[in-house]
Amino acid sequence: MNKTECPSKEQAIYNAVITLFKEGADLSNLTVSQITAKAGIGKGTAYDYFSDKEEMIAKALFFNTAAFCKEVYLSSKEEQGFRNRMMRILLYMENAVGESSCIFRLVHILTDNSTIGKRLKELMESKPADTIMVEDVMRLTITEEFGEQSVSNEKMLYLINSSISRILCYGMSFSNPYNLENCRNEEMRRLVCQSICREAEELLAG
Amino acid sequence: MNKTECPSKEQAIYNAVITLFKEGADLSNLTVSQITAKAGIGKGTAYDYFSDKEEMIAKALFFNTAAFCKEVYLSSKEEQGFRNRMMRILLYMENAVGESSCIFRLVHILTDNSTIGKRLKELMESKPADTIMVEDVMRLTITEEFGEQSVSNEKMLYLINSSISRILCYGMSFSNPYNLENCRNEEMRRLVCQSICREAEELLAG
Amino acid sequence: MNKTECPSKEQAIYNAVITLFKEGADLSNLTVSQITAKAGIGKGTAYDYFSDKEEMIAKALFFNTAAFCKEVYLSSKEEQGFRNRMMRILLYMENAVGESSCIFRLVHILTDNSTIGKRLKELMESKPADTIMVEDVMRLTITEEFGEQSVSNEKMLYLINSSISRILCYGMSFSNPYNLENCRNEEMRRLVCQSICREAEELLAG
Amino acid sequence: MNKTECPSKEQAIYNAVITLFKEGADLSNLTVSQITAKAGIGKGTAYDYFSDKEEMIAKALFFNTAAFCKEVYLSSKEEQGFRNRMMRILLYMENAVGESSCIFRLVHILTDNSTIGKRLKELMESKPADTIMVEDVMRLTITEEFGEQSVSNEKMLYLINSSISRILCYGMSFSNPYNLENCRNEEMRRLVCQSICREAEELLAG
DNA sequence: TATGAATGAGTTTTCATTCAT
DNA sequence: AATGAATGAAAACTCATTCAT
Repeated sequence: MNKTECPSKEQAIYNAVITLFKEGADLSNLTVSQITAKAGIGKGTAYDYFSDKEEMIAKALFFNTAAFCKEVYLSSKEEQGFRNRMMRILLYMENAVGESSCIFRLVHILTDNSTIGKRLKELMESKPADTIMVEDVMRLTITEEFGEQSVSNEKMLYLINSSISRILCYGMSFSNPYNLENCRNEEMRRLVCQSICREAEELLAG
Repeated sequence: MNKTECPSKEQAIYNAVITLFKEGADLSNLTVSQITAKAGIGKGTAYDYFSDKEEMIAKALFFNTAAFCKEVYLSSKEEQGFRNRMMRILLYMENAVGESSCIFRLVHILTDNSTIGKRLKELMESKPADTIMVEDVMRLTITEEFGEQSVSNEKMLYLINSSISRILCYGMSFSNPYNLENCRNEEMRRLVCQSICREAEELLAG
Repeated sequence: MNKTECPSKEQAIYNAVITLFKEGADLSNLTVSQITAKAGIGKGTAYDYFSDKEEMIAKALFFNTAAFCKEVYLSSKEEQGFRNRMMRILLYMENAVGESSCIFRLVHILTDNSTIGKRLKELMESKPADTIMVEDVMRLTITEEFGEQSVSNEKMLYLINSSISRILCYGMSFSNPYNLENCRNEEMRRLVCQSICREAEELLAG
Repeated sequence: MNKTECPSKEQAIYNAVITLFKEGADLSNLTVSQITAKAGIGKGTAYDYFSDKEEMIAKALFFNTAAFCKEVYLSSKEEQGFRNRMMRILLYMENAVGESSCIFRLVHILTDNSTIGKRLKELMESKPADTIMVEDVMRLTITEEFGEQSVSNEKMLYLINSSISRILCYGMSFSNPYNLENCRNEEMRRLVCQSICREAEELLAG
């Protein structure tokens, strides 16, 4: 009876894309052969479930990110207070970046003019209300902790983007040609957390 | 004055790549035909100057970014004091993001496992000492204004990455599927500037 | 009354092919999916009754044409005299051509070197004696009206082909790139009828 | 200096298609690999000259037919009088049918709803004024021999189509499942010629 | 018996790269 | 030195056919 939560072939494609990505593949040069081989299904089968290669990759990123974000959000609710919840979120996201998470990649693809990016935008624009994406995690946490009326739309969006930008900042450090080997991750993480939390408290509680 | 190190054919390729990018092309799907057509040279000629397509694109991004960064750096020196210089830098970079600057794209490509990204990393690792890249702008500005010994390596790197993350934050707002239409850019910009400058002053002057 | 020789599934396939053809499909690019979807049966079921796709299409054309020819022949017998019977036949065939009849298509496929054409030839060569095809309609009508010995084999074949060529002639006018808009169908039809009947009477009655 | 009349690669493709057809290939199932292999050029080269496979085949048929028709027309001018010219034309066309000429095939493809057919129609609709196709041979011969005002548009079109239908009639006899082995071609040819010439004379000179 | 999900061989098409001119 | 015609390897995608259910 576990077929209901694992529609088999679609999920196999998603898993294959995510696995290939984590193995270091360049998503914009992935081939259908690679994907279906990794998924363990025939090439033609993929086309029974997706209209083209871009849809396979875009949906894989979308659903993988959505699943991760839901997990992060639910986890954050176990904590009390905004600062603690934010800490939990940041730690979760940092770990994800560390393992080449799709969240990081998704943001990139959304901005690179690629076909995959266009497909992703379509998916995000038509996503169901109960799907939680990166921005929703921040938005929900903020409104749950500070109340819905406590902040202007502009400040809210600034906070959301500012928080997400810290994740990118951290992720960048792995590919930065200026080596960061002397920079302990803990110190970096402490500074990022400190900065984002204070900013949120000032803008929202003040 | 031996500009022969950078003859016109190479430069034509660089300009073509940058132009195509600003016209909305997906850099990872650019073709050699597109590049040489835009550059106004023969396809074969490109191979007299570059070993392959990836080198054309990687070098175009590298030199375009280096030129822009030098300009930003020199411009920032016209200002007095860290805060004023940083303001000048941020304004410059924000403008660049607004025009789909390669700086923004370069950061993405460095993290997408692509062949172009690998080439870019090689270029950055072996770059001449007098080439100023994104990080160098921040590093030089900080050391010139606060003195070389005034800050730990960790804090320095944190500041560099943190500053660059603000650029990404601003850029993200253009492609964010959650509409930012109600969020005025000025307000966003003010918050970004305020945040980065205060952070720098606290860490370095304090 | 054992209609089991032609069970409903086979007939469904035949009807599907004919319907698709009348809807404007290119018979040599029809897919099994299209056929079985239109027939309302499963794809695998089709292979319980036919050995391959070509057989489905060839048999559909064959039986459809045979049914039509039988109808035409029986109808012509209601008339008295060769000229009247021929008129009836021509009118019938012209109508059929107007609705994209398979008779027209059948002639094409027989001459295009396609696999479907090869199958059709096999079917026609081994057809049961009581199956009436295009040529039989003419042959029977001629012998019934003029008597069996009244005409040489060559003249008979000439008349058969000549008659059929009028149908093609009329059909061609629909797809002729040289516009026929000024040419009224009635005038064309009158000329065709006149010509074929006089020719037959001259050769056979004379 | 003979490069001007043989633009090499395009012509090689045309020749390959025609050769394959004469060798018995089904034009609607021809592959690009077959065509380029027969043409002795690389597969990619074909796409430098044609936008897709259908264009290759449609243009091959079009230009082959145009060349043949020009030849037929010029040859017919060597004869004196309508009947003699028509005889020459019929003989030419019959020979062409005998060698599986594209003329025969072209008429078929124009009526089979295929993509190749659609392309052919486009080519014929936009053909240059000096290109002589099948219909033009008949039209020119008739007007040159009888004068332009001597016949209504309807009668002209009837004559053109009627004549062409005889060619099809003759061609059909090769694939007719009712064997024509007892029917001498000469007798058939005589009857066809007789019929078409008398019809033309009656309608035009009368 | 009937099905349609799964397959992979076979097709079209693209494009980085070469090389004769 | 410069070119762009030619190439063919590699990719996306299709669809006839099979077979487990």
